[in-house]
Amino acid sequence: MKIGELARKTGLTPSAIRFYEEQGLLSPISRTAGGYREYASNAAERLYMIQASKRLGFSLDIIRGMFTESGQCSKTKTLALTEIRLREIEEQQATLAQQHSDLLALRVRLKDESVSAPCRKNFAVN
Amino acid sequence: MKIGELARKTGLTPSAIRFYEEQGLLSPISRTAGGYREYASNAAERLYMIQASKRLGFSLDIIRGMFTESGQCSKTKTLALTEIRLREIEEQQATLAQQHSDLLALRVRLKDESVSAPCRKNFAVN
DNA sequence: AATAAGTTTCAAGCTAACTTGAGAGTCAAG
DNA sequence: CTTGACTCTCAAGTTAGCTTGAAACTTATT
Repeated sequence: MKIGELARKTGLTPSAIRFYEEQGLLSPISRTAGGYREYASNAAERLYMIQASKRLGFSLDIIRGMFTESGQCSKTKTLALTEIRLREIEEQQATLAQQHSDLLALRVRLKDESVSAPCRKNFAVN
Repeated sequence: MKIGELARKTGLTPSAIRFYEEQGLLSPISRTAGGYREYASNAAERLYMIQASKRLGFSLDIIRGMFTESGQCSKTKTLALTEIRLREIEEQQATLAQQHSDLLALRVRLKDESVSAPCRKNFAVN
């Protein structure tokens, strides 16, 4: 399977696939005489897993860390990275919740007609 | 007040202040004979408001939109941008909540000793 | 003056995940 | 053997919010 077909199967572009290769996320199984990349049939599965990981918020650097040196996806490594990602999400959730409540308060102050103070004064939340 | 003093007062660096100027967020009131920026005493307040806005998740581009052409912070514009930011946060919260629950499910599958399936299979969440 | 500290402008670098473009080579079909 | 569709590599561009560095100039103090 050449890169174009793999791209069609996975919904990625050929350049994205080449980029992943450069990042150490997957390699073609060989090259044709003319230098074209040849992919094994399981390459698409690998790309699906990468796409799923991205949807979970993992960066390519982190995704690379899910594989062993032999190129297999490691349950142990993945589990550890999953824990880290869970904590990261919880931090972001806390930040967003704080911003949300501060914005609600700001909105109230801005809407308050009686307050003719300069706009910037309304930001004195923090 | 010169840039160094303003930087000390606000906790920003001189280069950040120059960058904000380039982005149209604040201007020095004048220049000295030698070309040094001179800031009005309320410049610090403007920078505090910018910093507070950033903590609320507003980008510099958006913050610029809070000011009128005359350079005053507009309640109306700010209110409108606040609404938009609130919706944006809610979207991000939904994304994070989804990722969090998918990761919890993934963790369960990875921990399940009985599943000896290849690691990638566990990602078939989506 | 001389010196040190502060300031000026301009260009380039940083991260992330690719995309775009140039110029050239390959492959399959007719 | 020619055309058209693919593919190759390599370099540079994209966004955001600055930082870093170079080379030169200003200001205040001694």
